Amino acid sequence: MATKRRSIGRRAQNKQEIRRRIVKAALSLFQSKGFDATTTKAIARKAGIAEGTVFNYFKTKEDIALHFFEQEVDQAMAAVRNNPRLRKAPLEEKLFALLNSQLEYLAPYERFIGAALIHALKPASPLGPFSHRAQELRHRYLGFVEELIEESIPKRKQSQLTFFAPEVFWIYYLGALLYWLHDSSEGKQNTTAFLDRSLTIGASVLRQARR
Amino acid sequence: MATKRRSIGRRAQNKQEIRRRIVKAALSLFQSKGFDATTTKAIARKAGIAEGTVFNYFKTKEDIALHFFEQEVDQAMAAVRNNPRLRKAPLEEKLFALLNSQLEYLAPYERFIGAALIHALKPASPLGPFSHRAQELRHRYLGFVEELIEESIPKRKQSQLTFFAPEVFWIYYLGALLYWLHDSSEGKQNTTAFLDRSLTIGASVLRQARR
DNA sequence: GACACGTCATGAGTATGCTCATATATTCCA
DNA sequence: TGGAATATATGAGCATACTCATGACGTGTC
Repeated sequence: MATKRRSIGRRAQNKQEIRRRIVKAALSLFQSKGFDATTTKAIARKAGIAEGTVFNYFKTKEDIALHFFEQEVDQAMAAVRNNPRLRKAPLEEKLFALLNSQLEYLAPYERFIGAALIHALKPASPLGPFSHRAQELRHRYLGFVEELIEESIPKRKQSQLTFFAPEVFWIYYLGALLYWLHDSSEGKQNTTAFLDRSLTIGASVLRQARR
Repeated sequence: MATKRRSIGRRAQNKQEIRRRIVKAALSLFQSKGFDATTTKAIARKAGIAEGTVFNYFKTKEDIALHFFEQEVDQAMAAVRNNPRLRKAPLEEKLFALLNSQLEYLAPYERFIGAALIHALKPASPLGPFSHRAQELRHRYLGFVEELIEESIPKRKQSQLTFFAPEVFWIYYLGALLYWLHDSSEGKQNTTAFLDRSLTIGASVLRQARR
């Protein structure tokens, strides 16, 4: 009986545990060796499982990285939503807070982001096998940005421009990441300045374009 | 003597010829099968050489694709320079012509661009081995864009904003490519409309920001 | 408790980008 | 012209992301 009770859900428990161990091992290796230099064999070894098992949980090595970015995006959206000071702030401040939150989260992993990010987050091409999950993440992110824009600029005041805005912002986000990755100024202050300046301009264009 | 004369420069001749054959074979395969599905073995076979030889000419498979983009960028810059009608046109028209020229060149190879482009052109990360050549291409391209901006907006009238402009344009270019790749409208007219609209705004921001 | 069923870990195997020691072709020089 | 020196082609071999047939193990039923 006791044995039976203990064994209930053992499989599910184990699955969760293994998944957790893979992610933990992978992130640690990505951070210390970079993405490319981390082999799936090493991930498996560090997680204490067979190499094949990794692929029972993640379709590809990049998929593990994608899981990381899902957490990153979720965390950033929550940070903006849960900050009451931002509730009535202008659009550019909200977006600035969003991006800042993302970059802070990414900072400790800078080393592997350059290699993995763009591959993992780019809009799906018919060639790539990772399209669905990445597309979904992108969709969720863009939906959030759209909400933020609508909060600041009521629908009836929007121009045709606002239709494009989330797409443009997605590209801008990629650009900001690239900028950040190559920013060697102290504390990445150049990036901060760049974000500040460009978001101000962007938001003002959106506002002025209303008709 | 005759033999000797014939053999002079034979090596150099052969080198050029083989290089040409590799590029030709690779492009044809990229176009028909896509980038990922094209193996280096197949490229070598189609070019009539051993697999190892490919790597005597190009450091990596992606490097072959990069060569293609070099041609693409060179061709587009020349197209803008050699068009007398553009000599005195406003900035946005020059940039529009530049991008249009690039997209036209890329059109027949759309299938493999999604897979290869971003990898090949992104700014170097310390991890990537392709940094130097890609960086150089990017540099040349940005220098050209800077020239175009200076032609339209004299140095003394520029704001701090114009300092960022080429970097921003580079990101914008990547974005435009992504947009184009996923544009299923007839004749890619959505992309054309997008370029037109966004460049107009961009140029006007640059002009207004002068101080 | 034992048996049947389904799920999941396993690791040898596969495909492929790339390397490297060797063979071959070309050039140079006497 | 012949032979040394150099450049280049070659393909077997390596590393590694990913697959798949197999067996071990958890789960539900009697």
